[in-house]
Amino acid sequence: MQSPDALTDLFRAHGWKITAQRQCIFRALEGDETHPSAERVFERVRTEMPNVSLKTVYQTLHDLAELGEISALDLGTGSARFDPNVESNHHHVVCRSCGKVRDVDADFPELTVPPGTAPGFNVLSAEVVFRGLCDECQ
Amino acid sequence: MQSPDALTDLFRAHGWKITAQRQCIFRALEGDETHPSAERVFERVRTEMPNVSLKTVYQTLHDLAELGEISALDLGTGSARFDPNVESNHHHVVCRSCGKVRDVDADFPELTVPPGTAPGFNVLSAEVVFRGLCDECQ
DNA sequence: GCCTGTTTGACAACGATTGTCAAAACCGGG
DNA sequence: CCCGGTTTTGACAATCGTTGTCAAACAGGC
Repeated sequence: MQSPDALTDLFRAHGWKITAQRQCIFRALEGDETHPSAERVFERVRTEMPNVSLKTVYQTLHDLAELGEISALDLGTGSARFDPNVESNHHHVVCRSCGKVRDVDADFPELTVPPGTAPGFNVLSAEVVFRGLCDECQ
Repeated sequence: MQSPDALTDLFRAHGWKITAQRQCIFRALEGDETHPSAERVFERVRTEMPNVSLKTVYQTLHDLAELGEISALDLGTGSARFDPNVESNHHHVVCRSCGKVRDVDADFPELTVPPGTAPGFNVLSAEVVFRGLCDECQ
C-alpha cells in the first residue's frame, strides 16, 4: 500500500472524492502488519473520528482492494482480514486459538499442481496457510 | 471416512443414537469427492428424506468432524465445505468463479516456515489452496 | 458561495450458522 | 412387545459478518 498522500492522489485520479473518513482509514492501515479485520479497522478509526460508520470502513476497504492497494484475505478466522502488504509475494501463519495473523516472507517455487491431479483446472495461484499457536496462546 | 455401517457402530460406541436421518447423511457423504457445503448435503439428503432439517445436517456434520471422520474446510467460498477424504494427506484446488473444489493429491514436504519468519509461533500444519478456473468456467 | 453528484451513516436485510425448546424418536429394561 | 427416560429432531428466532437502502450532508468545480 502506498502512503496516505499517494492514496489521496490516486483516489482523486479515479474521480473519487477525498473525505476525512477515508484519509483516516488510510492512516489507520499504513504500516499495519496485524492483518486487521474490518471491525478492528473500524475501532481504530473511531478513536480519531467517533462517528464513522462501519459501512464506510467496509466501502473504503473494498475500494482499496479494488485498486490493488490492499488485499482481502479469508483465512478461516470468521471475518475477512486486510493486508496492506501487496508488494512482496508472501504467505501467512494463523493462530488457531486467537486468529492472530503474521506474514511469512517466503516463496515456494516448487508449489505446483502435479500433472493430472486437477483435470480441467487452469490453476492461477497458490496460497499457503500455516496454522499453529502464537506465543500468547501456547 | 468409514462406511455408513462402520460409522453406525462408531456412533453407538460413543453412546450416540442411530437415527434414519444420520444414516442417510452417512450415505450421502460416502464417496463424495465434490466437497459439498452443508446446504448441498441437505439437498441431497432431502431427496431421500424430504423433512430432514438443515440443523440436523449441520449437527451431524459437526459430529463427524469431531470424530475425525470428515474435515470441515474454509476455502473462502462463503460456506464451509466438507471432505470425507481424511485418510490421504492432500490439498485443494478451488474454482474462483463457481467455487468447485477438487483434491490435489500431493505432499509438499519442503513446505516449512523459514526460521525467524514467524517468531513465537508454534506451527502445526500447512495447507495449500490452489485457485484458478475449472473446465466449465474458463 | 453555490450547485450537482457523491458519500455518509442510521437502519434494515442478507446468507451461513447456531441457539431454543416442545414434540417425537431411540434404546434398554421389564 | 411395550414403556420411560434421554436424546434427537425440526420449526423458529437469533447471531455474526457483511451488504443494500436512502435521505441528509458534504466535496469539488464553477
